Amino acid sequence: MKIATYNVNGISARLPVLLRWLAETKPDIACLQELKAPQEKFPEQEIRNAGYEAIWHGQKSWNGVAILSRAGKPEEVRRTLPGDDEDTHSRYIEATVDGVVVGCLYLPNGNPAPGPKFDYKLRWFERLTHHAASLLHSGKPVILTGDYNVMPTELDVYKPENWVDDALFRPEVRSAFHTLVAQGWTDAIRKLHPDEKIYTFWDYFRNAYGRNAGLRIDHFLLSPAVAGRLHAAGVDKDVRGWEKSSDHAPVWIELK
DNA sequence: ATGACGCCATAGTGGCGA
Repeated sequence: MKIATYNVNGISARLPVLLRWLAETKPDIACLQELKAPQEKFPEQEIRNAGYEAIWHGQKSWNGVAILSRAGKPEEVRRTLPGDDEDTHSRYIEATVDGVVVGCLYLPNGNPAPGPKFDYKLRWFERLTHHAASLLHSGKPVILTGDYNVMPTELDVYKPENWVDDALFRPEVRSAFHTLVAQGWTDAIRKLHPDEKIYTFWDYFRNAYGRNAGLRIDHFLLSPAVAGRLHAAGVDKDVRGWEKSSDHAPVWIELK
């Protein structure tokens, strides 16, 4: 079973690239972030024609997450992260697919830091960590994947010294990620590729992709029941070089 | 510091997000 995550940065603008990527790589499950479209503007028919059933949580202008599946419609568990009824951002959706619980998330960017947006990021991280603990406690096979907006270590940044004060790399955020993983999750990419420079995002600015000035911020966290089935993991880096690409590349894992 | 995108408002550019 192949599961992928892709921050599309606008599903309307990205639809041709998204459909081509789905056709070429055929993930069984695809988690999407940054739809940047209201609920009714999700291209359900085009996705269906591509062979996928989907659930999604849209929002006008910003955020928005979706789970696509080729093996029957994802069975929705929740479409908000618990812990704050006032939170209006569409940043989390969770479903059961093929016996696996899949949480698709778009963690806040948090810039500028410090400030209210950074505070929101840290609060969101705490809520995620709390929810993740209950998922682990369930003993079910769980995959938490998406855009975490965190580079976990210096290996995950093309030039770490430039990023130490950024909301994606500040000590509080790296610490929050570490605390989450330490609950018992497996960072799939790092499990299989512990020493490689692997990036999932390249800025649109200054030819970042051409210079490989990238960041690893899209992650797969696997519960113990899934981690034992991990067979392969990688990044569809070439997709980032396509015309009208997102600033992220798709990331994927294969389970036995 | 700059900048590239996609989004929206009320438009024919500018602001925001990241």
